[in-house]
Amino acid sequence: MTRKNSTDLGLSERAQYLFKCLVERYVADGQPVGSRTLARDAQLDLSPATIRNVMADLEDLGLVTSPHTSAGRVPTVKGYRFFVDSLLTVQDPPNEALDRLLGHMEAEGDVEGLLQKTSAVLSDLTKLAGVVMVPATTTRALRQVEFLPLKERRVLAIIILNNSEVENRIIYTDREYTESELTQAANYLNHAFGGMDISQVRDKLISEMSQAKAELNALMETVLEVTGKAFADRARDKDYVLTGQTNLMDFDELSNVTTLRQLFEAFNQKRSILHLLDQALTGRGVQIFIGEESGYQVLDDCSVVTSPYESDGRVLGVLGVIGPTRMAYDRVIPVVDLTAKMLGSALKSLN
Amino acid sequence: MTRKNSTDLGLSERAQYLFKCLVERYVADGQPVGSRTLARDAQLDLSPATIRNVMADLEDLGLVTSPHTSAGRVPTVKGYRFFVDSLLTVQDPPNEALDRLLGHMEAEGDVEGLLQKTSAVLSDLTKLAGVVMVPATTTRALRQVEFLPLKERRVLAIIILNNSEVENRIIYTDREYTESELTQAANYLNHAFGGMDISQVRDKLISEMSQAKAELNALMETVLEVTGKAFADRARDKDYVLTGQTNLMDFDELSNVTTLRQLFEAFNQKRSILHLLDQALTGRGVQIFIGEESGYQVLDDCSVVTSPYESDGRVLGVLGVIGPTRMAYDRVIPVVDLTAKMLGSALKSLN
DNA sequence: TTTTGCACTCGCTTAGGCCGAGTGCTAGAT
DNA sequence: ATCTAGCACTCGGCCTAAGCGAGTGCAAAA
Repeated sequence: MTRKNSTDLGLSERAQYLFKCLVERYVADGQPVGSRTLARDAQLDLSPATIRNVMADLEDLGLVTSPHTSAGRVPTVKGYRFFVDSLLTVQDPPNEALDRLLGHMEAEGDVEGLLQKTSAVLSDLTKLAGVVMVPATTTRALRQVEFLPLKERRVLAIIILNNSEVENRIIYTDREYTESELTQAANYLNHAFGGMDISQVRDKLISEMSQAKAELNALMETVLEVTGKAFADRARDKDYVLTGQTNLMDFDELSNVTTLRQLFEAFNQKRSILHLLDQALTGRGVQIFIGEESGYQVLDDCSVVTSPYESDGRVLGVLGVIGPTRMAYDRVIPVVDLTAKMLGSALKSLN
Repeated sequence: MTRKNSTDLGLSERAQYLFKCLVERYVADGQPVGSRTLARDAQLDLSPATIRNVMADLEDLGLVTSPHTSAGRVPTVKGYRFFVDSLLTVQDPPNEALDRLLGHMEAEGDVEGLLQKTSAVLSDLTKLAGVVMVPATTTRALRQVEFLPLKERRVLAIIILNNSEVENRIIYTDREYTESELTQAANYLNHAFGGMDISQVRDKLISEMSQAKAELNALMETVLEVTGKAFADRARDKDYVLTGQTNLMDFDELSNVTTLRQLFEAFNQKRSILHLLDQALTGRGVQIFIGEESGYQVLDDCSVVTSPYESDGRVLGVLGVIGPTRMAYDRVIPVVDLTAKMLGSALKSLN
């Protein structure tokens, strides 16, 4: 019998196939897989003893371990890595299901709702936790500004960006402004800066200021102060929508209450998760962080499958799912992939 | 020795006192309380046997039960009810802590942030889950309307209410409107209805329509269609802010994963919780739902302590905490009470 | 009315025993 | 050179029994 070496690890075809069977079996029912079971599963007409030899090799390579002396084998992180990198055959989900979803998603009228829906779709389809990072609106063209005086030296600034994004900010000013002062300020801004990217507005405003220092009047002062504050690039704090956390409670590997608690607290804190998503933002296509690979201890028993989503060739954000390392990668990966594409196109049609 | 009967249940002073000790003890360490323990705790120089007799009486009255034959006693729901209604001596929390909190809360600039903070304060102080229902803005005076045309027959309506509340709605229209059409419509609305309560706007608009049917022109058509949709009283869906859910994971009585999961799913669904909060909305002052009293099965092992909050004598919403029935009511109640008052005053100062 | 004493109940823990699944190794078969 | 069969061994899970400890209820004494 000829032994074909393939890929990096000097593993025979047969060993690879057996390993693949092992992972699939383990993913399916969460029990360590023994030699007899695997012999039956693989349909290769080999005796358990032979399988045992192969499994010993796999163990030497660090792809599997046994939790204790006389249990079956379980894939290690390295094993999962090898599995998803080289062995995986993804199965596309049924088409009708997808169409139905796309329909749902396109029915959403605003971005907020769309993200919510997308996240729900992810967790629904995978029975894991779905996460969608809010799109980083890279272009932020100023469309219109409106100022409204409130009580006690506060001003409500309404800033309309791009097509339909609205931001409201309350500004605390140094003195009381009249309604007409504010209207003038808004008019001036709309004329001078309408259509310009928001990041440029501030710079331009300041340079304009110093240039025309002589004609500096109360109005300009207003404009500068008010808009300076309104446009303060308050680092557009990233955020995400997370759904289906409760799905994670069903997995025994996470059922330990303290593990679970830490995980949920990480979700609330958002910090770590956002960092992780940020990393995924730079890559292309579906990315997978298995167990410790994520670098965050709370996610040690979890895997994260992500994909950036884009519209008009511009990457807007990342979405994905979070679940236990033992997840059905072959089903999850295409779901994440396609959802990202669908979100991209849904976003495009929203603008 | 004279036996003073007090309140409804014919219970001697001593029995009441012992019961109170029992509840406090049980709340403190979650173990069924036995006669010996209680004898030591109560400092009454009574032998455990005497205590046992009293406990037997308490059991007959349905205030306590033993989880099994030879365990100590545990308060029943009825027992907790009696405890909070008749026996409870609430302890005001330390003043400096409160002041610090009020400071924090007043630092919040917008309503959204304030609610978030308030909820955080609640869960922080009680180590339970804090919940704050968003204020029902009862008066909704129309201050200003703005229409912006978007692509594909959509119009962005920006509606400013009261002082600083802004609502954005995307409206799907039957035909394309020009910018000037929309501006005119907005101008008309602002003049005709500015300052009016939003609920009246629609009615007035329709009656105005039929009255002046003759002069019906394109503009009015626009106004009616657009505003009709924008003001559609889409039952202002109530909502709440919930924090510190993870605190609930620490309690053994909820540590059962499926119980926990159901609870968290109820939190996500929001429906049941909102119903419950609605009930609390009508009452005055702190209200307590113990165990099954709430009427929602997921909350069977939980108690909910709520208080409506108000500003200028008008009830705006409810806040409270959710925790296991075994909670330190004496500490929790004043916290909820005071937080409600603080939120009320903070909201007032925000307008 | 309170206390003492006593028998009894029951949950929890520990230890032992057995079963089953699985392993590694060696010797024999192909 | 491979594969298989056989065998001794390991170890977790489950069941059972025993003992302990906390607590009870009751009856009789103080």
